[in-house]
Amino acid sequence: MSTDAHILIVDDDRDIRDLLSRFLRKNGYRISAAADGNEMKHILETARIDLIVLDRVMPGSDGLSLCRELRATSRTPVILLTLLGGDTDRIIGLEIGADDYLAKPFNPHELLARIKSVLRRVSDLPLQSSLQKSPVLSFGGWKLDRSRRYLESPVGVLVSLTDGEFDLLLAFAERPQVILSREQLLDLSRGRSAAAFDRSIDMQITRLRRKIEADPEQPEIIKTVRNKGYVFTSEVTGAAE
Amino acid sequence: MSTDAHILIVDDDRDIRDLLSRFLRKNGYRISAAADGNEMKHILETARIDLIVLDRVMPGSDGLSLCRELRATSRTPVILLTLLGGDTDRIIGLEIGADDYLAKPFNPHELLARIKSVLRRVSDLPLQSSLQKSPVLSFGGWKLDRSRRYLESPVGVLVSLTDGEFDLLLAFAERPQVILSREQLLDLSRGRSAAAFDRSIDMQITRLRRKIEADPEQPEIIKTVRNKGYVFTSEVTGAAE
DNA sequence: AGAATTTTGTAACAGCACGTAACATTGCCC
DNA sequence: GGGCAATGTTACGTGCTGTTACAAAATTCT
Repeated sequence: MSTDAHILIVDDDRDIRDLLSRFLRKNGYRISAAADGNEMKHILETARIDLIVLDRVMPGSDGLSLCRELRATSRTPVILLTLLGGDTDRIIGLEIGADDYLAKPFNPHELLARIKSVLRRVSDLPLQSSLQKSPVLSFGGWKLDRSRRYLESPVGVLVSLTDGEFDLLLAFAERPQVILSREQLLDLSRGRSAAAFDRSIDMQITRLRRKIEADPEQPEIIKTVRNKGYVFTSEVTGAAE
Repeated sequence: MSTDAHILIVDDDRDIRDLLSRFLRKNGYRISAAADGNEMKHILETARIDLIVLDRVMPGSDGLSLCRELRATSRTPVILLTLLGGDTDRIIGLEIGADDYLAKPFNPHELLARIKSVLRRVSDLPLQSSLQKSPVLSFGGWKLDRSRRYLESPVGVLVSLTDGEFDLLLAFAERPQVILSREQLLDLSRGRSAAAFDRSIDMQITRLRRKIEADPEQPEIIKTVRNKGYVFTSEVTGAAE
């Protein structure tokens, strides 16, 4: 799990450091904190850090420059915290190479979500390697053509999938037997992270099941795993034919 | 890299000119500066400028008119600096044809981000180098003659394209398999940047598809990528025959 | 077991992106 | 100036996606 990752918080404000440290520790992360660029560098030299949460404004060294420096030397992911929520800042942040960006004041849960998302993006999800390059994936008679982006049913009829349905199905078919959370699916199929009460994946699953399951009420291919997400249970081969 | 681009700063305030010059030089750009419209024109005639940072208010010649003039003669991108941050200004700025817009006072880093963004939009577009000089581009039987500006169909009929259609098709054919946003296409084919609710590219695509797609409702050559833009999906060769 | 709570399925609706017809505008030629 | 061709704008239809609300199912609590 991504829990167990080591996060470094860099902020000159002691209260924020403490608050975030406690909050993130409670959520299963190992935490270090630094008050400025020097401390940060010191910690980076002595510990293996998986992600850095960096305040943009700090007396002495500015978060942006630190971030730029970091980017030059390592590829440890960075989430930048900044005061104003202007678009401009976002642009700058991402320009500089931050992996994500959060405007203060923010909800700690939001930070948590971003952290998860960034770590997930970085560490990447298992992908059955034999399926990596084959242009056509087959499962239970179905054929999913990656390059042409269509799905052929067992009896040879082309089933029209919307882009979103196709992307979701592909995310599954590339990772058979792996339980994928809604968050992971959102990330894989839409490239975004979940908002609160986000049910979009549920809906997309429903729609997909209507097209590929013999009985959408008793799904055989994409099964629900309560409290976890969904699994693609068919065996998948990269066979061309 | 876009670093190494040559930027012209036009502002009547010496301090600002110097500040920006130093700052941008430090970030790897070649800089020229002008105090008014005349100096600007002089420099434009003697050097190859990649981007202009233009102050809106200047004694003598107003930045807006200068910008409008510029647009009439060249497609060098312009970032406009203005005092008030009103929406109105933004709209005016972009209508006039500025590529971006920044309200004073601004953070130099912000300007840097905009500059990078504009330059990227304009020049960083991948262009399949082998196609760069060949006078005739071939794809799926079609032949696009760059120098004579005509298109020949697979059966050898000349298809008459308007200038705009030709420019758009060329922008695509030089970058096969690359997803191009409407903004990029506008820039590549018309040399201007998008206004709000700009659908002109959509229309031009529709018109182009009518001329080159077998079935304009099921386009095979120029495909739509939802939320992103369009892609030219045919393979392109620079071969003459 | 039955009640309360959580989680999932899904209908209904809202919003946006895209295609495109029809109209407006622009620039050009006679 | 009037007519024309090219291009841009507006308006509307369509399809896809996400949100909300509620029903159904699974789980936990008593």
